[in-house]
Amino acid sequence: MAATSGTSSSRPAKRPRGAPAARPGPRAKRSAERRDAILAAALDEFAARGFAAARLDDVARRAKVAKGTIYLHFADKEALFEELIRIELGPVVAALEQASHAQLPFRAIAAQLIEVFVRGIFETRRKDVIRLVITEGPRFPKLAEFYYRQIISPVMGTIREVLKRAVDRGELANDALVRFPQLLAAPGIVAIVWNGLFDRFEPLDVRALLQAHFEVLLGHRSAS
Amino acid sequence: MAATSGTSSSRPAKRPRGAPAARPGPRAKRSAERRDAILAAALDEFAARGFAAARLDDVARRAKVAKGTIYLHFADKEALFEELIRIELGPVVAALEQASHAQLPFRAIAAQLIEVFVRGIFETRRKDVIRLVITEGPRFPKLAEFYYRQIISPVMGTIREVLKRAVDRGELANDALVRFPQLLAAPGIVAIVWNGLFDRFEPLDVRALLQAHFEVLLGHRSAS
Amino acid sequence: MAATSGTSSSRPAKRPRGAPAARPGPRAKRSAERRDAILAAALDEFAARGFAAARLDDVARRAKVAKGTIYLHFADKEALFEELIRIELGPVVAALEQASHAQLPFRAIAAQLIEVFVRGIFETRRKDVIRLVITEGPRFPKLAEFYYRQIISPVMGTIREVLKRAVDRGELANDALVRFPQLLAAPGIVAIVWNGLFDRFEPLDVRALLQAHFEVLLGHRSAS
Amino acid sequence: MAATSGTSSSRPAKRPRGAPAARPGPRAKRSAERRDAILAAALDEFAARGFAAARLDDVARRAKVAKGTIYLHFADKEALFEELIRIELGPVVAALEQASHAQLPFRAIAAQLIEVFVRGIFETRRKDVIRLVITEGPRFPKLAEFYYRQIISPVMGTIREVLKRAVDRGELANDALVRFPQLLAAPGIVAIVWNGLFDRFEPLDVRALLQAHFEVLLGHRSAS
DNA sequence: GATGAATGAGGGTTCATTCAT
DNA sequence: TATGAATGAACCCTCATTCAT
Repeated sequence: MAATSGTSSSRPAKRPRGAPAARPGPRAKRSAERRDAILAAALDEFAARGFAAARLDDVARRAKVAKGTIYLHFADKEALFEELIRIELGPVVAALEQASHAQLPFRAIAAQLIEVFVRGIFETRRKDVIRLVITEGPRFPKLAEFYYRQIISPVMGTIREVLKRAVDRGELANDALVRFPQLLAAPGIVAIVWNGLFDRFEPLDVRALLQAHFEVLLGHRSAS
Repeated sequence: MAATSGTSSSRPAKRPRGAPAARPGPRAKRSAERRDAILAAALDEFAARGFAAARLDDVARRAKVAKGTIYLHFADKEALFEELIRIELGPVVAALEQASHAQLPFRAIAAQLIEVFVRGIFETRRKDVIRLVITEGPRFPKLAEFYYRQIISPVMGTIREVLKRAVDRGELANDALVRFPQLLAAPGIVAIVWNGLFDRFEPLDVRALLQAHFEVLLGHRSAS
Repeated sequence: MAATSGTSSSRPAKRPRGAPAARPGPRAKRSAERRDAILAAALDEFAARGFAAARLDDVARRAKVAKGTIYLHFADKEALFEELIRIELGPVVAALEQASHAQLPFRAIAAQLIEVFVRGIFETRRKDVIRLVITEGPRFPKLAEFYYRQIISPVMGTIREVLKRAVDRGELANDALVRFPQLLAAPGIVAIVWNGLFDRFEPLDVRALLQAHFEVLLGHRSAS
Repeated sequence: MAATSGTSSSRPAKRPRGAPAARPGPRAKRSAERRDAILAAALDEFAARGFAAARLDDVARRAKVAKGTIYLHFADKEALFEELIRIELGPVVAALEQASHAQLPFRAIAAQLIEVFVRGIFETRRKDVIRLVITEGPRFPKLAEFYYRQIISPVMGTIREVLKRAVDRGELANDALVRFPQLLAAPGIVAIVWNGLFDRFEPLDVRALLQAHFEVLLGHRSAS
């Protein structure tokens, strides 16, 4: 649940007196736990109601912390929100890159991507984080920028490499995906959007969706 | 912009005396214009700030109308929002269905779908409406339901038919799309999402994206 | 319902052109009917919700008149309210005075007073008018003054006379009532108040209450 | 002014940890003081303008408290109003009952009742509270019910006993009062109503009024 | 550090009043 | 005259943020 430190940045810089950053005393540990609890609670509330409608009161209650405590860790509601996204999304990149780097046939990479997405994102609260980026991003330019530079851009670069290799090897007939790596990710995005809107009417089997997607990409012909 | 009547429903029923609806007097016409101005202004504000953060004060100002006037036409902020979606999205279905019904080779249908999407949605405020559905839908179950039943479900039905025919004719090698018509629409969704988040960093050529998409679907092999 | 003319005063003085006040043409008649309908509707609404919470919209709807029409007859909400009280209460005085003037034994007068109160007030909307004076009077000095001068004061004068005669004749043992005629009326007031507050818990038989009251005043001793 | 705790009920339950209620720390004390200030201010405003027309803004200003503070103590305007009545009226019952229980001759009880009413109600803000019940009660069924069950009903019971004893002892010639204890209280009600409406035109000597009332009840004959 | 009572600006909604038709 | 759509001031209530303890 919510990394303890990470790219932290909004905490009004501290470091008591002497002590060269020693490992956290019990005091600092409690504090970090609180911070994490707040982040976790915030994710729940933001995911459930959206940024504007979420109440810090509820976040505090859910985190079992006083309302004022939130302000000891985050400058304001907006900072809390942005920090939340930052922290939760760091690991995703790593995972995706790893899945892509392997020198495997594209089929195998596809299988790995599916796993990473389904297990590492869709069945996780990271799904909610991504939904929040989609949902609130337009109103948070800084957030969108962070997301683009830290995640979208590098991931797209990596994927492009992978796709290029696949095209070169003849595993992919068309270089459309190299020009538009978004096409590779599109079903994942759609799955998250669908999940938030229509799952009660018509549940979506994400894994099957992604598998179908790769079948198309790989030009499989279906058993007739 | 904004249909004048349409599926209208939230206006407190009128029409007291006899007279079989007559054509709108100048009074009713002004009223309808105001209503439309409010809807247009509301779309702008909701799109710019999101439902929760949008202020009816701003909507009124933008529509050049007093704040109270909004309440002559809509029960409350939420009704205004839902009505907005309803009215703006009605015509989309018609257009999409028409594009799909034609008994044309899949390539031609694809070309038409691209046109309808690019010209009829993406270069229109309907793009914003759809983004609003994506963004606010999770918090508006009624809205999501309306959207699913009135748009998603019928459109998916139609598309499925089209795809089935294409598979039968051998234009599509794989029936994955028949099972998951979402795959056909995914790039459109992604384009709208991307547009709202990352266009300032890396603009996306929607038409090209969709063309690339259909190339992949049709199994084209790129000139090497 | 609601006297047609009476002490009218708030109507922005009119009288078309020539015509020496002739008897009302059909035009003026319609107008007067509307005015009365408004007054009747206003009484209902004011009685049900109180002055502040009553909505002129509802008054108009109940009177089957447009909202603007109210302003053709009354300067504003307050004027409507005050006029209402004035008009409805005029006749009461007359009735009470008549009942008191008769040169009858006090017992008989008492019987008449009971009848006038029960039939002429309590079983009438005049009960609501009086309740309105009690409830809204403190916030309407002008109204209280009118009520005091036009009703309370003269009625108390008359009653005092009656009581004095009764004392002189030995029908009443004590002159307390002459000093405080309020004591004579108190049960009537209490009946109206009780009726508005507690009738659903414990209904009050007004006639019996008033009879009991006069028994006490007349010094009857109850059958043991 | 305004009891500090009492039947309090609208404050969102508190007291998280252990500690058996301890006596209020300075924090809780300030809070309770604020609450009382709000109640006192609210009484003033409600009494002056009526429930509907009173503005919480003014209540806050008068209580020297921020507007939001009101909502820390009361759920909404209505709750504030009802709580106000509840708290102010609790003690009245006790006083009245005590005055009635004593095994004294009716004359003496009457004298006590006069004192309790004049000193304990009429010269107090409780007079305003009772006027508010009379004034707003019809629009607040819950309030009227509370008032009936907690005050009217028990007080009437007690009084009935007292009166019955007086009749049995031959102090009262007529049992009318036993059947209608309202007759005993009527002049008190009338005094409050009169006070709110007509005191500027004709002040009323309450004590004298009540004394006259009891003279009549006791069948005194006035010195001729 | 932690708390949570207090603050007060802000925004949705109502409704008396106006006025063009 | 009558209408009722339009106006906009007013007011209740919420909630992010502060700060004394």
